[in-house]
Amino acid sequence: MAGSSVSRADRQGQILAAARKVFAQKGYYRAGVADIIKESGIARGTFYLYFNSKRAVFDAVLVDIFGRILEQIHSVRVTDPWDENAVVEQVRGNAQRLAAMMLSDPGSVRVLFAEAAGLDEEASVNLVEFYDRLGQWVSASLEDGIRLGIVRPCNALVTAHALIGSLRGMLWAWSIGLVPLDEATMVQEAMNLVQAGVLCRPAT
Amino acid sequence: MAGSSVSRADRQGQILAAARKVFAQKGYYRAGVADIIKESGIARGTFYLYFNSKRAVFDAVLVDIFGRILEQIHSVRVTDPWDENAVVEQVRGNAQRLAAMMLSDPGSVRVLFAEAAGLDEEASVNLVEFYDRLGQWVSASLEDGIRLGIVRPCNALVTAHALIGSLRGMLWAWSIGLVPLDEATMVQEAMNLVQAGVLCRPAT
Amino acid sequence: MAGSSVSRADRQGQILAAARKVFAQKGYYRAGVADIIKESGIARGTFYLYFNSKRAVFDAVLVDIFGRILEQIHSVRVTDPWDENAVVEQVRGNAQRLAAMMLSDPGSVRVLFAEAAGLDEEASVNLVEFYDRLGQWVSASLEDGIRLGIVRPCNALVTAHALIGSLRGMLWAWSIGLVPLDEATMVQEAMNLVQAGVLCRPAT
Amino acid sequence: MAGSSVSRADRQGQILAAARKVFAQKGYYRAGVADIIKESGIARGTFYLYFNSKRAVFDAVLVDIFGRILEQIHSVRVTDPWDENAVVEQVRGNAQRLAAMMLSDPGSVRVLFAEAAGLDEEASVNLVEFYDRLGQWVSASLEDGIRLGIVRPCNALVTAHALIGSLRGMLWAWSIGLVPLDEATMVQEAMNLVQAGVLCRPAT
DNA sequence: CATGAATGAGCGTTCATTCAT
DNA sequence: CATGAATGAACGCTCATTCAT
Repeated sequence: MAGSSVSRADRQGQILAAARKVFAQKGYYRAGVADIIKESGIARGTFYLYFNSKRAVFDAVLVDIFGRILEQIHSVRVTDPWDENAVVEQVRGNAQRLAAMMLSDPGSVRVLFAEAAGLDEEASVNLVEFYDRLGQWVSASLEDGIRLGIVRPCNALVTAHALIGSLRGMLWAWSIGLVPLDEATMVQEAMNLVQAGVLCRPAT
Repeated sequence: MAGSSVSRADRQGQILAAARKVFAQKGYYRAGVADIIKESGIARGTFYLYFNSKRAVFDAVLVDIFGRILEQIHSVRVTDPWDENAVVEQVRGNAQRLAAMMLSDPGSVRVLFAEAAGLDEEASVNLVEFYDRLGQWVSASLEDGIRLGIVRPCNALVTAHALIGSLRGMLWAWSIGLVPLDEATMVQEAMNLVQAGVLCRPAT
Repeated sequence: MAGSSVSRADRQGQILAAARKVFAQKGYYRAGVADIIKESGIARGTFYLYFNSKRAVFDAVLVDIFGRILEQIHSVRVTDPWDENAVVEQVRGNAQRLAAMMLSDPGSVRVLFAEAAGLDEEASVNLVEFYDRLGQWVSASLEDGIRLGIVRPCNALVTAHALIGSLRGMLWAWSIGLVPLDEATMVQEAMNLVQAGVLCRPAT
Repeated sequence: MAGSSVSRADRQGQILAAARKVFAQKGYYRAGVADIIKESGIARGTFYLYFNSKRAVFDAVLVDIFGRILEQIHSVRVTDPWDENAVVEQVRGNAQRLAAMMLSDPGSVRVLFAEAAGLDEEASVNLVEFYDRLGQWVSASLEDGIRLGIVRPCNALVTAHALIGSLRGMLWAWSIGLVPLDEATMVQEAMNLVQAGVLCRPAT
């Protein structure tokens, strides 16, 4: 009814938030529906009013996280006589938004990097699709850059997954406490890697 | 000893091999003790004679993989007036051995990257420890390099995890079929990233 | 009353009709209140305004079917010097009306023969009562017949249930598709059984 | 092992017996696996060591009952110049064995007549198959009899189900307490029905 | 040492019923 | 009267672990 105190979407959101927290803490398999409903403060049956199954909530959690990530990534626009600084700044902007989002939401990081794996092949389809899309997008961007002479020639798809992996590496290490990390540091080190690799320039 | 037809260590190894195979195929949670004993050809009770629990075998599998990985990584030795080519070649050697091992053992890759996560905090202690050790080692190497002027100044620990992550990114994408990968490509792209990052040299 | 657009009895009837359909299709246990309200086009809560429980509707469905069956069965009236043809014709009339009703309403047959069973003792009280009443009535009729010399002496109650069972047997086999059946055939075979049994008359 | 105190078959039998009792008391749907294991005195998991599912035990119970029933029914052998008494005696033998078995095992009767129905179409396949087989067999016997002039011409299949139904009617009424029944009475009334129907001979 | 039958806590899911609106 | 979101006991089933042989 119009006068119900809690709307359907709100309840869904409430359960989703509880699920995100529980999955982040325990992972998909160790988390039980019991944990989610306890965290939500709802009854067992109510859960199934809003989600068809445990996997359905998990998928919803993943999709939600994916969406928020993809929102942070903007295409890099290049002027005709291209300006290195402008390009670098746009890439830095992507890194900055991603870092800000991730570092402020450790739960999502844990779900995304630690928990989504290990499901049966069919169940992790969402995850694989996400990384496929992301990899394709980064790869296409790299190829544009190569064509324009901004990016050095390379195997774009492999390099794309290496770059994505380097971000994952930093965030994952941070999420399990191996490394302290703040937005500025993450952005700076990522940009350094992108711009210069690790080694010093050879003298010549 | 004392005339037993199969030594204790051999039986352990037999079970370990079966477990590695099973965990690689199904992941920790979807794999059952039933699968492992079927693959081993031993009885249920026998399994518990050699391992205290399902988690114990999994830990042993992880430790085994970790050991084989760490064997591939050699410290970089630097001559006094240091020779860039010598350094790069030693790093390339590490990358090459790692790539060869990983690409020839997709099972270990799956266990390592996809299945080790999602365990309870205490259970994943091995995994965390491994990445911690690996991160520390890479970080220390970077710091040595910085001191010698080989490596550009950076936050060594964060950069270490970024580098490790970039390798994981390539291997993971390969292991789930998002990207074709061979040893030469992986080594080349990894080295390029290390040496030059992604962007072209600025014109100066 | 008082201007309500739909009377209480009508609503009850509407739900009852829906329930009959649903129970016929799915049986008592596999049918859910959800099915009944969907078929009725009413809300969940409304259902409980007209029936106290799922069992209550089922009982009502049974009572309704019982009533329609009992309506078809007329007492056999016997003239003083009794006329065999008249008696047989009246029995045949009962059989005919029953057959016509049953064969035109397979849903009721399913509910009656297949679904009513398996309930707890207390729940099936209606069913037992019905068969008790029916058995008593047939038995009393047989005893009248015996007294008049129309019916051969026998254990009337046992024979009554055997006769009822023979009709149930035909209808049940038909309802699950084991046998094709039309009104004429059913009546004829039932009457033959009543009049002559199965075997040929001995020669003498 | 050879020395286990309880053989696999015995355990199966123990569970089967418990299940038969529970299904007889409560019916398929109201009976729970919990009831069966309580009656068996075994643990939950043990049940699933011997039967794959609740339905599997139920099917096994049905098959067991069917087998014991079919054992009681012998084909009627007819001599060339046929002897009415010999035929009747053989039919009576079948009736007697059936009656003895059924009346000594009320649980089976309840399962068979009251509980087997109401399952989903596919689940009751066993039951339908059984009645189909039984009907076919009786029908074929009737047709043999008709050819030989022993049985009066009739729709054999319909009559077969009517005869089976008459036995079911007596037994069902007995099993729920509507009628007292002993072996002699049941056999006598069944034979009377078969031999002479219900009505007295017309005067002619 | 080796075995495998037995265990039971725990899982994800269903559904008849209630009650605040 | 009518609604439908909320409830929670109960269900069938799994599986890591134990222990008598």
